[in-house]
Amino acid sequence: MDKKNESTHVIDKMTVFKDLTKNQKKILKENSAISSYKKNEIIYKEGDKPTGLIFLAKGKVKIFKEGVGGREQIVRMAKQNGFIGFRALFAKQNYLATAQSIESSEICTIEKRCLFDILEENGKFSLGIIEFLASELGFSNTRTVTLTQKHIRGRLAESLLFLKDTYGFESDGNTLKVYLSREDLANLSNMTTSNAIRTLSSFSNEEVIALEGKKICILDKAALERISELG
Amino acid sequence: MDKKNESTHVIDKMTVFKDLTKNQKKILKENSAISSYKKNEIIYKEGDKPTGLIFLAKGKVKIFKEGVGGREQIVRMAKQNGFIGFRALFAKQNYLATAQSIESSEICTIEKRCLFDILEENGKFSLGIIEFLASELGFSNTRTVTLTQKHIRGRLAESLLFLKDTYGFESDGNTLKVYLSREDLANLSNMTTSNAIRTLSSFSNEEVIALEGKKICILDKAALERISELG
DNA sequence: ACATTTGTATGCTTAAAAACATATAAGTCT
DNA sequence: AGACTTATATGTTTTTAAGCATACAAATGT
Repeated sequence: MDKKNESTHVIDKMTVFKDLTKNQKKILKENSAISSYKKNEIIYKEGDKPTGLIFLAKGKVKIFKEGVGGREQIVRMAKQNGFIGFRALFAKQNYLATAQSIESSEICTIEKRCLFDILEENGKFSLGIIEFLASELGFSNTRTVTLTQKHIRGRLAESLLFLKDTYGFESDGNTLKVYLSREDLANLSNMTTSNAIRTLSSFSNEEVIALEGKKICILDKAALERISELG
Repeated sequence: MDKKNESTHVIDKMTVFKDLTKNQKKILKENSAISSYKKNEIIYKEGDKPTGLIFLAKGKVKIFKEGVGGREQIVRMAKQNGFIGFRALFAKQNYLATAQSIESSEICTIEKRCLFDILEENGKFSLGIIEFLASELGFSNTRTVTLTQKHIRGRLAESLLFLKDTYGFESDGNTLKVYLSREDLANLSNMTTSNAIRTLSSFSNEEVIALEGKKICILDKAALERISELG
């Protein structure tokens, strides 16, 4: 029930909420709660029941599923001002994946019941959610194909480009603004940690990227795109 | 603009449309067109622009994406009374996949504009679509993990169980009510045709299934589930 | 009815990636 | 600071599945 200065509330800044009336926004704000997570904390777990729509006010979060033998597959990466946990909520199911912060994060949870009430009464808002879900589904289908069909180099190159598109660069213009462990990078790209490390090294030797600890600089974007395309 | 006897129209029989008013249903019916496809005909292609929501009144359809080197990956299988082409329509994008009938089929296309109008004015209907899309997204995410992590036998076993869940059995109680080529079965399960044939033979030797041309009988469902689970 | 194409089946070879084994570097914790 | 854990790096072996070749059966066209 956090009710800070209204004009700076996160709900006022988001384009998804643009079709809401003043009153509807007010209701959402009154029924939302803010909480903080340190790096590597679990926000929700596979099997949990959603309590509301979670809005990532600050930080970065990975969403992953446990697969064969506990092997993780990252299915989504959330960034500041993005949603997490919406799928289970809208499908009226329990979570099918786990959300974990990869850096210190702040989330805002909008209470379920009042969100659904507003969805039902505001058609434009619902249509926005429909469009968003359909886009996510397209992304997921495309990803299924690339993760199953591309070879290791192609998958890793694609992941690096994906991270660039999602989080962008630091102010130097070529360092990825996200710091993943080699293991997370592997879990994103459907490969073992060894192969992620090895393939990163290759890219580094080929001067397509530069490595410095967890920092990854993209030196030759065109080359990465070529590698991603060719399987 | 097909307008047959209203009480038997497909829109009256579908549960997704249950929250529509009489008048809304009437509008949809007046703005829908029916067409027929023979086996193996393309209904829409990757890149095409959606003209409406397509409803499969009769038949079976596969939806696939072209991957690396033209290799197909089937991302969905539609059955009688299911929708196809909804994703691109709702995302306001062009199709990301191709839909092709696998037996003679009849489709009913609901004109785009009037569907969106009704979605905007009927909140309950929109919520139904939201729930449907979110479920599909869960299915897609789960499938990504199994297709990338399970081994060939596990993937094929899962596909056979999926086909059983989707299309059910013939009246004998164990013959799958869908007849796919070995190639389609491979494209559904992310493997080469050779490996699909080989693995089907193994299952047949192990008396988990029985084969007779394109007919597949599931003899030991528990065994298939075990194979699907163990990777 | 015949030729031609397409689909199914199986064996063999090769390539890709996982699994395993260490080694070293970097963090974390008293 | 030193012990201990975790992350990164790289070499070697083994497994898995793709690729290729060939044979045969079934469907299709003329």
